[in-house]
Amino acid sequence: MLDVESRASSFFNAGRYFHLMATSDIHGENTSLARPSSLAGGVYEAIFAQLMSLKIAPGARITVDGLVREMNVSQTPIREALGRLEGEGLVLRTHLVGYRATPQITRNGFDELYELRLALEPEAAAKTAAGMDDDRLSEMRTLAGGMAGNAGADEQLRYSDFARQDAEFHDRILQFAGNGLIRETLRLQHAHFHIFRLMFHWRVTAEALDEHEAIMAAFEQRSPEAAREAMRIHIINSRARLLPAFD
Amino acid sequence: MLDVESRASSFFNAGRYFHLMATSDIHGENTSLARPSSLAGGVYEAIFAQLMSLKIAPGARITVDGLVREMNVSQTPIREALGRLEGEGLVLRTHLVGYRATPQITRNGFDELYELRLALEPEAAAKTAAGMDDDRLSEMRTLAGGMAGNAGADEQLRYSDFARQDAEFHDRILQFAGNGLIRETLRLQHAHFHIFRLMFHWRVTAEALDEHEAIMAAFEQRSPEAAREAMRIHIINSRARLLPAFD
DNA sequence: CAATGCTATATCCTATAGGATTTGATATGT
DNA sequence: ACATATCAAATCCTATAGGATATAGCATTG
Repeated sequence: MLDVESRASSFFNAGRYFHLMATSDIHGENTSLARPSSLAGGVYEAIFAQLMSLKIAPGARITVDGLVREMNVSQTPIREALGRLEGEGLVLRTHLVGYRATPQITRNGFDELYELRLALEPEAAAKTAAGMDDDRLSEMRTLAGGMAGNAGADEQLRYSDFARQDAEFHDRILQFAGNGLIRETLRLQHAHFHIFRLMFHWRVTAEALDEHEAIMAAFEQRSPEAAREAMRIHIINSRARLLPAFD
Repeated sequence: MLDVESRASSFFNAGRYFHLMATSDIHGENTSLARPSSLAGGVYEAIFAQLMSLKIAPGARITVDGLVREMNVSQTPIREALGRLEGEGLVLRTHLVGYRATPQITRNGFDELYELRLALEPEAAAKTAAGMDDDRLSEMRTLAGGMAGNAGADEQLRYSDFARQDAEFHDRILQFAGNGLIRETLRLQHAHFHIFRLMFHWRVTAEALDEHEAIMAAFEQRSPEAAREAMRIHIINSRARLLPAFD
């Protein structure tokens, strides 16, 4: 239960990885590394980043040897990282056939995901509102404010930035709610969701920002009921915004 | 999302594994195997079974070489299985130090787990009641009836049997509720919970059986409201029954 | 007697080689 | 033309060896 912190940080680290990869592609010439062992557990993060950035497409095959040639490490650490990713549900494995990235989310999986969010997040928002104090409030406001900041950038980059900050906004609410298990549960799903959202470049950010403001207003009033309702509406609207993608 | 079925089956397969190990311990002399490669992905199930049966105690260290000597396979498949178990949260890893089983659940983790169950399972029971038909009803009744059957057996064995069937009872309700994601989410937690419950030999089965009967009654009436309330009470009582364990 | 530094063992981590299996293409027969 | 069988390449899977690191025990010193 104590590894929530480390996992969360690894998530956002991976986000930064993605950021780098989106701007300048990595070529195989990272021979300037002092020693191969300095990668440590970084193989996991590297593959994770490739999944997030869609460099490995959903459902695409993942060959061990290919990753060996690409990142200049042997099969053993690759297999270990793929095993962990399998446990987290990000890759699938078939015996004697190989690994492949988890396929694109289906309409059914999408509905299930939002049912889960509706069951957990509004209540978490209520608990966060009940335990709100000035420090937390200012931190939340910083997070909410940062999302509107990066306007002029590249469209794809801007959207991926928004997705990451949106995940952080929701994650912080879950952290303040106090249930690390629920937070971890949803974090794993956000990973899936992150991949999914990157497929689309729509400008859905404006509406989401308004809804975030409604949640912030409830926090400022320390009103659990208002926070619960604002979160509920936010999730329902988010679902409606993304639903046309399945046509 | 389609791997829910395979994962669920692997869980109950592992349960059977445990059953075997509880009756007659495995000694290292399984040399009668045709060829080592016939183990396939069975290394994972073997380690999983050792965790479930508490042959590997919570928090205990897990050495790769030890498992190599014990099950006569090399380090590579061991590492792959441990990586997957790490992803599922059953073992923890520290770089250059080693693996260890996830520690015993804390009081805080226990509370978080039951908060998650309360958020998800009553609503699932209501959905299951709404979609109940005669086939499902008879299947549920078979499950509920089987739990009272094995009376005269060994105390420890009887309890572990109850725990497994209890998990199956709840899992089937979640399956009928129709949300595979929620089902999978709780299944992973049940694994932890299974370990925890095995620590105690109390006769808490009688009360639980009565509460299961209340749930069954609601299913027979096709009453979502009654099912939701019966499940809610069941979980709250279950929590109260286990809470003294933390004294 | 306590604290610190050193050594030896155990363990983790990685790389490489070889056997086993799948897959895709080619050739053949109907 | 279509189906089937055969073959080669790619890939997975496993085993083994060696370097790197941490841990435990012991000796030394203030």
